[in-house]
Amino acid sequence: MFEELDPLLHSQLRLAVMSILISVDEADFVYLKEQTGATAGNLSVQIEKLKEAGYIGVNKSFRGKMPCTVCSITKKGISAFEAYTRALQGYLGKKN
Amino acid sequence: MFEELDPLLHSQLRLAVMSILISVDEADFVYLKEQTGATAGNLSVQIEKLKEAGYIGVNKSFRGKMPCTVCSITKKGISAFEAYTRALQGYLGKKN
DNA sequence: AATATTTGGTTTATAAAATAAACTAATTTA
DNA sequence: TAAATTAGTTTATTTTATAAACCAAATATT
Repeated sequence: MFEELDPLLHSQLRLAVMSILISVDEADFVYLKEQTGATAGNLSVQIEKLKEAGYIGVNKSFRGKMPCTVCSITKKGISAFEAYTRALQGYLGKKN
Repeated sequence: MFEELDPLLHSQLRLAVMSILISVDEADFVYLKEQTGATAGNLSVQIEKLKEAGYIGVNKSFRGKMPCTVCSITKKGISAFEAYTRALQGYLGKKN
């Protein structure tokens, strides 16, 4: 009845990041930080976890001379996100 | 854009408990344990937290001679649950 | 009748998470 | 040239979730 909620996605910040990345081709670190309101340290850690899970790809390069981290969601990430939202319905849809 | 998700509800087990209690007049400990698949210890702790937050009422009595803990959602709990589900939409509904 | 098991929990300990604080290294700006 | 900003990472701290250990009463077993 209550499906297991993927703990990697059941986290406010990681979910916000995935939510952005699913609607956009790619997004850089600064943009993600602005949109989520997270601190850089927290964001850095959570991006790393999503990357480790294979849910996002991370490309670190330089824009001019400043470092630039660009993230994009993977197929695996899309599936996971969709599964998560489906599973969540089981927790929210009781009332009707 | 990304509303804060009430940390008391953004927890798999507590959310499951609230999900049950919002659809039912009351539920006892054993029923909640069966439905959620939680261990007694975990459930006990999370019920206590929901009670402390004023999201549920907890009535401890005896059925015959065995202890019996009955839980029911409060108005505050209903509001919080509804606010939480609304906030979550902001995280899920991006794709379209 | 004594012992083991089950029921309905609570308390305590542990492992995992989220988060912020401190730091780095390069770059502007004053 | 010193101070502040940018774009991060690493490390430390606080919270959390969760399970393990425990307790008291009831029921079943030998």
